Amino acid sequence: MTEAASLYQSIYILVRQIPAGKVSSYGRIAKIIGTTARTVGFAMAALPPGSDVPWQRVINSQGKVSRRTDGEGNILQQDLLEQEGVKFNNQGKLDSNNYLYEFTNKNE
DNA sequence: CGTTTGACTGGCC
DNA sequence: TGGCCAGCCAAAC
Repeated sequence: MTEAASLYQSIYILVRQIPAGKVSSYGRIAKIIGTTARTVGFAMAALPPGSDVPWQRVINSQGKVSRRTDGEGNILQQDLLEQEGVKFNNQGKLDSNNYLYEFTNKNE
């Protein structure tokens, strides 16, 4: 395993810590790991389908679902979040900032 | 090894 | 409020 892969693993581990009904932003995760939001987005893009990583709970700082190069995956993402209890308003943004999940370092 | 691109972000107008 | 630009890092060419 290369060091870059380890970085990706760190991202995936954090994303897995997000409970259902909660979401987080790329920048937030990136800051914790020590990288940038672009890298987090890249890690999500490199995420294989069927993985145990709830990538749908990761959105941008605008509180909206990011648009993917793939196509309509963004619509599926919003749908999955709504099934978990995350509500969106007419603008496609989070209905409330209460959905944001704060990563608490219990094992410091 | 230099360039381009991308599921981002913040500042500026 | 919203569009545009620059900065950031990693992968693909």
